[in-house]
Amino acid sequence: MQNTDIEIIVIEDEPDILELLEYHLEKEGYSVTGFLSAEKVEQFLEEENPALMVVDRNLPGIEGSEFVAQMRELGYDMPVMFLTARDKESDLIEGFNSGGDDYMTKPFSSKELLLRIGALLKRSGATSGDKVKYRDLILDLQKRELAIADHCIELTNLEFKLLHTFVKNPHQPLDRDFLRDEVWGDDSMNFHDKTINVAMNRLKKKIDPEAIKEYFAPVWGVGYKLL
Amino acid sequence: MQNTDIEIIVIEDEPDILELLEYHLEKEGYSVTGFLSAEKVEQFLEEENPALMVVDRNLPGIEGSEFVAQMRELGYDMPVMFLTARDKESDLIEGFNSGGDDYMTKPFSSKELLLRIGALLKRSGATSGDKVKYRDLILDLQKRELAIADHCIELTNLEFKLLHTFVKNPHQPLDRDFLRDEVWGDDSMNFHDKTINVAMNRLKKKIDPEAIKEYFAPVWGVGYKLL
DNA sequence: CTAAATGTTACTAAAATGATACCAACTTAC
DNA sequence: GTAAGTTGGTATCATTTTAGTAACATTTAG
Repeated sequence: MQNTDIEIIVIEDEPDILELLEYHLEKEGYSVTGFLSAEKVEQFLEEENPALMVVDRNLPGIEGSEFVAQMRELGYDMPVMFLTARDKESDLIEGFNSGGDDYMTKPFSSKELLLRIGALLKRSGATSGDKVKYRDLILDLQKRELAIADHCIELTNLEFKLLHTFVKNPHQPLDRDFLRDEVWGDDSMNFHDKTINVAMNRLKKKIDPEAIKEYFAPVWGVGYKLL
Repeated sequence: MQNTDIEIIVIEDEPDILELLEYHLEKEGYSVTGFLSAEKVEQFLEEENPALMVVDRNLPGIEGSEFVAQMRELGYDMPVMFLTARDKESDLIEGFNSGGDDYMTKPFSSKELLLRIGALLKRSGATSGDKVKYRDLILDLQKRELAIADHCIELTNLEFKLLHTFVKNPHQPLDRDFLRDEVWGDDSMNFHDKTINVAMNRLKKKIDPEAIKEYFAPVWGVGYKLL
């Protein structure tokens, strides 16, 4: 397993179950941080950026779905797996409406939990190693390679990151600020106007030299989008 | 519901269940296409681009998870919800490994199905969060797109902002000062008399070139209103 | 140290927006 | 009702803003 460096938070007030969860998840290679209550989690989130949260509904102090709703309100967007004894339909509705992505009821099958967590991570793009596809583009994130219709294209580091952010958000206009943050990072200052344009042009020329495939479209006054 | 134009495919060999699924999904506003076998689905996918597939495991001809694996191999990446009577752990493993995103066993709660499908769509970005509607106009604030009766119309930034303020305040006369503040911003000086007129005209011409829909009416001495 | 990658700059092209002129429509006063 | 005055409609031109591109400069990696 190469799931190390994938960080998962588990919030569960029963120590036995928490331990069990930690055991199974760590066996799968995830890096797990357990909490017995939601109290310290927010503080933790300010420093770390976990790929997923497993949260119990019955927590001391705050109700699990309420906590998740708060986190969503604050902008945290990682997948959330609810794990709880509450199996009434109204509970389910609350769970999903608060921003949860999946819901399992105790007693749970650990194998199923791992499968579902795997699916959520794959969908949220946290699972590296996998390939990302868009039309005839296949990005191999591990090898940092791009294949277009079975042909390998060499991309530079910057170009790869750039294309990756687009493939992660297809059909959506990505504005220059977003791209700057995502690709160049927050620490980039003195950012020149045309840097993005130039990078985009070099990328476009590499993946579609004849300009016949129409992968990208500029969005005037905003940025670019992958069609 | 504003789930129109979200397309869902259902593959289910029992006609009764298929009909039930179609009923519930359509009631939620999704645009549903049902199949009794996987045969014609691949052909369908070449033309349409559904946001999600619901697939039964026991299909005539091909096993459901095998079919999904094939589709994944071909590069189709939409979320897949398995819906099946098979509840053995090995079935679950097969389902998720083939590229499924969620797995429900029959008999199923339709409410839960809808909740889970909603979560999958949200995560996959198909439910583009903010849409504003007025008559046959649908403004997608995220994509900065305007759709009129399933036709996409290109709008400039100014036109989009302008239309947006009208859709936010329908049936209401918006005076020039208000529009100036809202659309052009406070910093606009040297504001020419006819600037708003010209902008309005360009907008009207774009969204209704034949001038048959009567979206706007001038309010003499005040401004305009969206009827 | 060299070569590739990335950033900067200057220039061109294109798109969006603003200004203006002129005409049409509406309002009001007589 | 009609004419004068005011406001909206519209075509056209001008300006401004933004994107594309090539050439050059700087940084980074090997």
